[in-house]
Amino acid sequence: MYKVSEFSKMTGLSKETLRYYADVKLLEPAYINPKNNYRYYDNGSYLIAMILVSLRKFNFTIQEMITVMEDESFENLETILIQKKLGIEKKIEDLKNTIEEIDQFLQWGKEEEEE
Amino acid sequence: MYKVSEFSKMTGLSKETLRYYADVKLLEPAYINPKNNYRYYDNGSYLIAMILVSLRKFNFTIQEMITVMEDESFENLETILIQKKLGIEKKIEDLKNTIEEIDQFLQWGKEEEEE
DNA sequence: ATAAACCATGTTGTGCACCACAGAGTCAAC
DNA sequence: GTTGACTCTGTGGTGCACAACATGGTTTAT
Repeated sequence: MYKVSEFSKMTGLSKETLRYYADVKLLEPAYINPKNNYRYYDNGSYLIAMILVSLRKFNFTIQEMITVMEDESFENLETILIQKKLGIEKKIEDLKNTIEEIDQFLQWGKEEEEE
Repeated sequence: MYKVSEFSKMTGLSKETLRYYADVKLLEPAYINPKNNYRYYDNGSYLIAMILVSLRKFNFTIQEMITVMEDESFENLETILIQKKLGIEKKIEDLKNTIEEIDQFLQWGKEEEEE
């Protein structure tokens, strides 16, 4: 059983983030001492935290992470990750289009100069 | 000289956006009637608005747009746009890396199943 | 002259994912 | 047993780019 500070160092999640994740029921402490409300995390928490850290890297929103976590068997995780990939690929396409548009804008600027 | 509503329709920028742009000195009205504070825009405003609409499409922040506008000759516009392109290209690279990481995560999941 | 449509200012709210603080209680080490 | 490090709760703030009011004055068309 780890207290927040220790668990924070283990996971790389700040204490505030841990509190926030507990608030939104994304990662609740394994045990809360009713006498002082100290929050304790265990190795199970650690595994979940590791997954959350990954999902965060993958640009998951909190809501999406909650959706993943609601399904304890992680049955849908693969599907969701594939969906996420598609979303990212679309974003890449959008950015490429933006680059296209910038190029056109630059081109237009050059033509103006020539006239 | 156009009043906000008309100018809003011409440019596609909402009235609130126009007010906001005036507040942050990004696009100030060509004339303000001191009697009633009505804001009037002219054809010069329109040209600037068109550029702003483009920059917005290019994911420029307000601050960046202000930087562009501070330089009335638009001398640095090309440089800034090229910089912006580089930034977008970096973002694309980041997203591609994210996809890579998701793939690895998925792969790791499959290996776990096999064991 | 009256009603509809327009304009102004000022303030608050939005969404996201936390961060930062204040004030107070608690624990650990020496 | 005292000091320093830790913990809690609650509240407010952050950044971005507006949107959404409320309230009240003005203009335009009939």
